[in-house]
Amino acid sequence: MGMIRICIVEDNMAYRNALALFIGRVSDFEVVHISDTLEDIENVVRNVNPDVYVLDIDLPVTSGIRGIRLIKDINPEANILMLTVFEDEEKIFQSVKAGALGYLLKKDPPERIIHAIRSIHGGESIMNGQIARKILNYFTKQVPAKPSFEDYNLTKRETEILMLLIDGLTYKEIAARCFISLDTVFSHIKKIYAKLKVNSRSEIAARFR
Amino acid sequence: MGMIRICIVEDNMAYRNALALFIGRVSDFEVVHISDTLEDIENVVRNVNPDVYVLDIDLPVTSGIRGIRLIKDINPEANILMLTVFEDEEKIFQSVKAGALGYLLKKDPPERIIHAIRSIHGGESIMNGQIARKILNYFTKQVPAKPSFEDYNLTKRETEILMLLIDGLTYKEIAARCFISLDTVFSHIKKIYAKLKVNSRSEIAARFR
DNA sequence: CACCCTATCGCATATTTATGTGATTTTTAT
DNA sequence: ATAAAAATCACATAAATATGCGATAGGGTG
Repeated sequence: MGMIRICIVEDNMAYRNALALFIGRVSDFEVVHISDTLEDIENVVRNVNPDVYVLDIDLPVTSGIRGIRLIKDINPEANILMLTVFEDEEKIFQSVKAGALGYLLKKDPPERIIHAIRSIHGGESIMNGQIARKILNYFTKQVPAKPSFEDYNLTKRETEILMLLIDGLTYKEIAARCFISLDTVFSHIKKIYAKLKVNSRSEIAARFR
Repeated sequence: MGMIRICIVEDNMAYRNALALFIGRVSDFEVVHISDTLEDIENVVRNVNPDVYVLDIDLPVTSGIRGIRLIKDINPEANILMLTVFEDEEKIFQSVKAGALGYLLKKDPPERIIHAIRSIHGGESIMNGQIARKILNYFTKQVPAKPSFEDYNLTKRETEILMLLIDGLTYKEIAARCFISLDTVFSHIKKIYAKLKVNSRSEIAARFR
């Protein structure tokens, strides 16, 4: 009981066997499927349903990245750990997007891989520091730090009205809700727009989501 | 040579001094700036240009998170390590989005802090599994382009216009972008509203975010 | 072919939103 | 206490949005 059931897909035979060997030796780990290709992966997901998948990112025929999608399409909750070589920058990003939850280098020591499997199974993510850095760089580029409203020194009232604005209320409704006149709503919103440097509520919706 | 030049901003005097003390004792580390606030940080970035910044996440006046932006605005390559008392996921997440490359708990032992500084300087990232997971999840959610609208059988054109609507474009801009007349934009939006059962674009923003 | 869906356009009108230029009162901070 | 900031209201105008009632043209399908 409490066994972590693991699926390994890796085309390099030596590495695959080494991996299976030391993973299998961990007392609460169990290798339930091992293969050099992804051809039967759908059956495995459906019938074996492993707890953790360890995929080579660079499989022949069907790449590990497509593998992530194949697996996630059937079981979106699947925990997938990717094994990669550092040079695969673009592939790492694609894996991230596809939904893998951990990234290790093949040269990482066995203990680290074991630790990663356990972490992933426990709802965490593990990545090698260098990969993490790449992902973070990408992340900051993609997600240009959502400017939280705290940085615009809005007053309490302005913040309150901004929230109602975002919630989609009309000015009339905001006025009623806040017990103020429509003109006062105008007044506040003018100031909010000035502070946020926008000129329509759609801009707020677009920029602060 | 090869000295790692470090900037420390931490408001707690005792901790700040302790940090500076043991960081300064590492043979290839050098504390080039130390302060309890971020008020002169811009000058530091410009004139001192440290290799690694160690920021308290919870500074008074200007928070560490805003500090990240201040620094990154001037030097996007800056290596920033955050210090926090407990694992406040939200703040750490915000920090990462702002561009921090790692974080540490104040209770972490000196060796870990030294290791983190060295890792960050060496092009890695340091973060814990939950934060990593959160970031990865954020990524996977962001990427699959707005799947929520698929259930309203919008036509291709309607979907296209809806996206522009959500991106905050005015009708005029949408018309220009799609090479159609303003009236046609009206026409499409009427149909979109009917299908989504809304009566204003703010409702869309509010309901589908 | 007749029918339906999609995309296009026109005209009309009412409402909502955006923006400017004020003024007055209340609260907050020095 | 007094100056500054925040919140309130008024009046005015322009622009954008919401909505109704059309019409036409092309594509695809039974």
